[in-house]
Amino acid sequence: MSPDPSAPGLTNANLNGNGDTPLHENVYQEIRRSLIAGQFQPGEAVTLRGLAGKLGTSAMPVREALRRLVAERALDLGANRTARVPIVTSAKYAEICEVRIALEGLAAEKAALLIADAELDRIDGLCAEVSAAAESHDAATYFAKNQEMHFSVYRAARSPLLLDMIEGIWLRVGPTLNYLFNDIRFAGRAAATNAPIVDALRSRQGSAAREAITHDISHAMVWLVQHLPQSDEPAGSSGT
Amino acid sequence: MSPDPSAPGLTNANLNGNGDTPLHENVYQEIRRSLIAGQFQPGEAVTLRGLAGKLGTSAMPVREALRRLVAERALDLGANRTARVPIVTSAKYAEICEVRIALEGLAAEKAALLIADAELDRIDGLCAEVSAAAESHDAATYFAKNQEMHFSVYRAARSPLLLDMIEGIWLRVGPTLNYLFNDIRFAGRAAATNAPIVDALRSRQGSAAREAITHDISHAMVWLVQHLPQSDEPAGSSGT
DNA sequence: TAGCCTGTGATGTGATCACACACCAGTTGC
DNA sequence: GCAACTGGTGTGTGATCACATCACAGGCTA
Repeated sequence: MSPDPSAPGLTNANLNGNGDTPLHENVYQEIRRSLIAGQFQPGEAVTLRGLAGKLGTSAMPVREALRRLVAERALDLGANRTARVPIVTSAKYAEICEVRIALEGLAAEKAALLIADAELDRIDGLCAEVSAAAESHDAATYFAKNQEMHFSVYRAARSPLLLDMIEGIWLRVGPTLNYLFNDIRFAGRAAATNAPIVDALRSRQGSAAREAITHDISHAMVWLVQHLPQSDEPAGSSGT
Repeated sequence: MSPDPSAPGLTNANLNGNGDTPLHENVYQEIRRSLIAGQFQPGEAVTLRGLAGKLGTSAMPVREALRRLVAERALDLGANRTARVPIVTSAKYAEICEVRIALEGLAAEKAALLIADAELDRIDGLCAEVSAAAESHDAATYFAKNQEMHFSVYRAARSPLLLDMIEGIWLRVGPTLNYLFNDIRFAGRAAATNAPIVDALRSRQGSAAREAITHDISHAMVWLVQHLPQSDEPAGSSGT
């Protein structure tokens, strides 16, 4: 059932004891990484002492990391104040896509006017990697490279605030989407929508870039909402 | 120098000991309220033990509240990891307004299609209160009522995510703007841009509502950027 | 056998303590 | 007189403990 048993799963191995960065910062990064990597099941409870035990720290750094993740809506706070991995329903994802189109469309439009040729070349290379991963049905690489490609575009918009907000959105949907990609058969046909984005950027047409991003998001959405739950009850309610 | 000495200033009076809500939640709300009310000077350091002393609690709930506020970017984390009230420069505010136009424009457009008559009437009343506050140069009331009016519109968009993100943006600029309003002479001529918003909503024209919001934000911006600092050095660098 | 009741474990919460580091002023040395 | 050192103070950080609450299992009683 675990999506990818070979993935490194939340141990203190990644908590390199750099003396300069606080422990709770490393704990935060580690949980966030595991979250995006889809190593938590949506709806799963994330407990203080449970994580502290796995990470080999006391509860204190975990408390601060969880508080931060809850504030960023990367985790939900249940009724009994236990943090849970949020369940993104199809309705919520449609709502998210509306906001994504507004923010990422703006970023793409700005990027088209500000992007440098070196950045365009790098994005071209990433597009090729995304396509290759899709061909070979490598879900993890596809997800990672597709994200990297998109954020290379958004970084070119030269707006830290905008980038920050887009990251916040991706962090919310990341756990569910990546878990989904690891769980179901990967279709691997979504890479075709990336080419128009690069074309629009290269020709410095802002409105075309916005439309290409809009189409990319919408196209992925209609496929994804079919595989997302309709209600936010924890999965597996039918059995056991 | 303090913007409004008569305002209630961060004591444990507002920390009502409701047994059901955790203390750190009340602490968070109290700090956030003080922040939006402009009771902290932009650039001011916000220390753990300092707040704990004022609030009459231990450092622990304050730690969690500050961590949450930092995660929401309502506070900045300095180099020595001391939380500071962020300084919104004119450049940053222009960047923020771009995002605000994208998000609040979308919200207004959705609201125009979904808003109920009762909500429109309520917004009409709030508009009148905003105008009255502007006439009487009551900066605090103007700020509060104007915010309430805008969020009544955004709530009508029926999108919790969108509302959440807009709140996040207002929380970032709130401290600086409200402090500014308390500090400088209040112009009181910004209320005229509210009427077109209501007109567009009442006639259910989404694109007109978006344009009205865009104009409202842009109009306020050109006036505000003149009074915002250009660099993010702490104020008072000229003398004592 | 059904219903209640209690014990137990796990959970979040808050306080307190010890520690390392940064900053600042006062002092001492040149 | 000026610079470097040195002490104290304040800062965030992390661990540990005590406590209230909740869920659930197990047994007891009617």
